[in-house]
Amino acid sequence: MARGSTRPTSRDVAEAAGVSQAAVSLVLGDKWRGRVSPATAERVRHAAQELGYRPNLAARNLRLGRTRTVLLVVPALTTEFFAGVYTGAARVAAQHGFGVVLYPSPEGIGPARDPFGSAQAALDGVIASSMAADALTAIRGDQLPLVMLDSDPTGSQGAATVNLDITDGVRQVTDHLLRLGHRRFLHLAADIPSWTFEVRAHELASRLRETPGTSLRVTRAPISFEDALTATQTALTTPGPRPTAVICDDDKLAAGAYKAARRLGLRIPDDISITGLDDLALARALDPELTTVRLDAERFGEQGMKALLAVLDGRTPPKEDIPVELVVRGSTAPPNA
Amino acid sequence: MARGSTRPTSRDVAEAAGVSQAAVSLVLGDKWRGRVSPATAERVRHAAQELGYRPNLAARNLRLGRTRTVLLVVPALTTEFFAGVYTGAARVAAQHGFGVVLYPSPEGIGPARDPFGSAQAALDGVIASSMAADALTAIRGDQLPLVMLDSDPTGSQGAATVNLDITDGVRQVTDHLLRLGHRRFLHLAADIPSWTFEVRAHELASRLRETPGTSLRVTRAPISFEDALTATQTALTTPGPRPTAVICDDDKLAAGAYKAARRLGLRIPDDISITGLDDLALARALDPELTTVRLDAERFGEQGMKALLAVLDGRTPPKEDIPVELVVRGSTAPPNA
DNA sequence: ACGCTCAAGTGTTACGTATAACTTCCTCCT
DNA sequence: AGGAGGAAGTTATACGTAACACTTGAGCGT
Repeated sequence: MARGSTRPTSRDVAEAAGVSQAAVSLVLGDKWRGRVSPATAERVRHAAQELGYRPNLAARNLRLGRTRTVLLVVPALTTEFFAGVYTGAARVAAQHGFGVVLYPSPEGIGPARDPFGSAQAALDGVIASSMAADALTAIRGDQLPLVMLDSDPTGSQGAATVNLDITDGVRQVTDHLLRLGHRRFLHLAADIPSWTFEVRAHELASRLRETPGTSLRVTRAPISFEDALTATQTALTTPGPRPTAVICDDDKLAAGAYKAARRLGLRIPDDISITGLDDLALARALDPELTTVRLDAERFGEQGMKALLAVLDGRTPPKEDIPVELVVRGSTAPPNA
Repeated sequence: MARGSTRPTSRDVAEAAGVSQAAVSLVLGDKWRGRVSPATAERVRHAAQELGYRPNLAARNLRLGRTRTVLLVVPALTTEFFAGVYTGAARVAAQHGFGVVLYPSPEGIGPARDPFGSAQAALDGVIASSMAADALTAIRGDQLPLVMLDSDPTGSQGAATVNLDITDGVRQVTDHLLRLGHRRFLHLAADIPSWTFEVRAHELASRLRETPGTSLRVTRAPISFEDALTATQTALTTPGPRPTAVICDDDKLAAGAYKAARRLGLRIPDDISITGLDDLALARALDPELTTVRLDAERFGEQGMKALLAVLDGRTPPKEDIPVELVVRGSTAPPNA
């Protein structure tokens, strides 16, 4: 090694290849056609290979004024859902020469604080999921292009939004249970201030209001087995006719509802039907397997990244909700007389 | 994007405050004591606030030759385990002014490819989990300080390693089942080439070899419910005396084993005991709750980051395995006659 | 033989920051 | 009175890269 300890720079490569630094930049930047002879280009590439040259990203980013890196802000990674979102986003990003940096919001779903202190990388844009207004304004303060996932399209202050068609998912679940004959429902709602959960509550309530002879109880719990268990147990033992179906805001809550039902001696689905939302792997680990709504997390991430790329290009991002699919399994059946 | 007004630089702040750019750098870098008057410092801070100044990370990184950012390479984020590792690592990092960037290896546990193309951020170091040799050498080729998680301490080519005391965990599980009276075991092993799983197989086998009158069957499956189910079903219906206990390499596999047992009409734990390893939330969602080994993911991440900080400081990283804890729940009981 | 074009490069600069080295003014000690 | 020394700054520079503007020489048509 000529330089010894420090990392080789493009100048070192230039010296080794007997050309100027500018030539190295042209060749390695793949903009050399018609500017450098093929033989010289090959010599440069060989020298770079030989020295183990890797461009200094900090210098490149400074020179270009962009990083080709975007931030994906997600709630705490306690389920595989956001892993799928990342996978989809990263795939699309890679096709366009972008990288994706993950920032799991420390406080779970809800307000996120200072994603930039934590991810020191300079960023070209942000994809943010289920975040509250304060984090949104913190990000907007930086003038960064922003795409919001599963957020109120009318309340995002002009930021592009990409949403799953949760409304349709709730409709499908509700219709499925109504068709089976259920009339008395319990909604086990996630106790988290986020638009995506408000949509669930709103759609379910209005759907049942339209259907005569139905009743709806609502209970709230943070997304954890224990909290879901106690909330469900309390709600099911409240005086009055017991609900025959529990509609849960997500699969994890549904797992808690399973335990509550078992503790009360209720059989699933004979005595009580339970539905989830997400279609996590967990849904098939439960016994009986959970009827739920499949969300295409990867496609969600893909659309989010595509929308951000559109914003970065000055184009108008496509605006269409991502379809979801009801998956009927063993946890739902007609109510027994 | 119409980036009409460019972001303010330290020079803009200097102009607004009526000082030189150097003074701004001193004040905002908190190195102004004895170099700038308190009144001027306040004026600079106010101007920065007013303009919404944020330092250009690319420029700072170039100037300083370091980024205070490290990469955490994890397998696909399909369980909350590595979320905990990240949380622990990020907490320690933040205390030292570092940020952590997450890189979920696209191919799951096993060889990872080119973490640097994806995370364009320039990096000061890497914490890598359960990776194969080729990715390791790719990283080492960049001469980056490296800490390996749960990897062979003797085979990491001098990289620091931080490990969970998996050997002790397996020993505790085995002893627990032996004490209950079990003698015929099935090991449901993860079909993934990783040191952490080799350790499990080795310790279990040698432990039982030491104990007369015991027998061990081994079956392998990728970490998914379906694969675990079919593998377990096959193994339990093989001719010969049926095992009375299934020791699984992790909780997810255990969930598959539950389904296999149920499909064969076996009751848990009366007809067959099952154990896991991880203590995921899933363990308490299963019915009956799973006896498993609790791994302290956050502490794991903390130790990993501490080790990396030690390497970056030129110190020798502490070398101690992180203790694990057997959690006995309802899935294990004495074998019935 | 002349100017023209084109291939194949090179010289130079700027991106925004942190800091070493320098300057200027003022106070205080002897 | 005459520096010594400190407070309060400023000036200048380098980090490594990409790209614009320029140079040089050869080929070529007329």
